[in-house]
Amino acid sequence: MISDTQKTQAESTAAKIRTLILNGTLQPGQPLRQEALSEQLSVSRTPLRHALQSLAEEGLVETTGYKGARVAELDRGMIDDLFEMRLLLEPLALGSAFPQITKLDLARAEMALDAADAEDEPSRLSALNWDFHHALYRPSNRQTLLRTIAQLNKASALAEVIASSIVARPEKSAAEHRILLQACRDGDEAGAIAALGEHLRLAHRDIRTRKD
Amino acid sequence: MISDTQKTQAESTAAKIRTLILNGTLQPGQPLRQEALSEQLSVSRTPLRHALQSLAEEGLVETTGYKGARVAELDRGMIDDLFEMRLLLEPLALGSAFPQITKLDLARAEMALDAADAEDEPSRLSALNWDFHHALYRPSNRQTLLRTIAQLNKASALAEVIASSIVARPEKSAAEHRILLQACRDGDEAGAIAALGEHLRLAHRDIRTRKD
DNA sequence: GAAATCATAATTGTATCCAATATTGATTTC
DNA sequence: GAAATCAATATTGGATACAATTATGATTTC
Repeated sequence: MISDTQKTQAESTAAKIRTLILNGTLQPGQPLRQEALSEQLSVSRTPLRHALQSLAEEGLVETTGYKGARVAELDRGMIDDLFEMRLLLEPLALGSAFPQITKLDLARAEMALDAADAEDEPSRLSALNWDFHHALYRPSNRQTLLRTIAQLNKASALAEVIASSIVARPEKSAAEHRILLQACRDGDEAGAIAALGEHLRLAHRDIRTRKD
Repeated sequence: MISDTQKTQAESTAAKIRTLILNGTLQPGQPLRQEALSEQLSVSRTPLRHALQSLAEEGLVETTGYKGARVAELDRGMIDDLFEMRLLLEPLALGSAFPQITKLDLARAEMALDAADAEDEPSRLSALNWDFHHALYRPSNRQTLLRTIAQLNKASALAEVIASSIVARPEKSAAEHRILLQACRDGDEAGAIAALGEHLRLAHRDIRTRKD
């Protein structure tokens, strides 16, 4: 095998469970019984447990010793925290990346946006959303910063999915993304950072509104 | 049992390994063979694997599928990222907490400082260091923010431990902590936040200098 | 009838065994 | 002699069996 990180069953089942959560098949607060899930996903309990641990440290699942795991319930405070942190960290990443963004990066970002326009499965939309942001941050080459930002994005993915059920929210999000992308194309760093901040603030506001 | 989170072997072995890493028994880059470690810590490989996964998502261990885990090597970029993030997030936490900090919180913080003065085992010093910071941030009641800050602190713990071998660094750190604590006592929010920022900047500079 | 107690079942965590992958070292081939 | 090939070993990931813990429900006690 050539790849330097062989994909393991634990990882792929984590991905599957993430999809089930984001698509609403597994609802917030719902208990995740290991035997039932392992049967449903046709894996043993061993990789399943590793998957649950991953999701727990991702924030999508809450687990307590000997009592089991359940889908995380996101409250107002969690959403506020996630978006306030993203609002501090993501502009930093974009700024660091900006001088090194290539046409290829921009192409990748645009590809994600185009795909997102045609997609409506929540989990895939969520992945494409991250692809877009990631394409713009990655040229910063700041791995540790990106790791934290990735975590925050995964954790807020559930909130964003719920938000996407808000009327016209996906369209607004797409428009904000296009503005950000155009600013990057124009070499307008300040404009890009401002657009990113605006995008995060608007998303936060809509999600917060929805949850009262 | 009354406690709502029964401690599991995976967690306690994770703590043990963390100590071994922070105390330098396990050096950065060193491979962590499961069988050897499980034998040394007298647990089976099952909880050991969970512990390694935890440490990996904490950032103290790097793991690659089927190839095994090794103690993380921290490069310059990682340290810069960790401290820049902390410099953005921790003042936010302190500011949110400030109006709600009680005398009890201050007492807890001081207790950690006093204990740290008499301690010289790296892993315990690291824990006390976190206790101090955590005591001041916790009244914010912003769990998600605190979780991320905790992660960043755990990840930079290794760097700080190495830094503590710098001559006079622990004394400087203690002094900076005292200034911060005093500002909190005086109800001087701006001063406290400034002191915290200064503390993080100085720690970052010393660590960076040490690593060239 | 409500609370406490205890046995039973359901569920998670751990140990052990097996399979899949990677690493090593000898052998071959040019 | 160096690179490629392949067998043998070491090491990790996964499946199953067992132990520890928690949840459930009947029984008792007041």
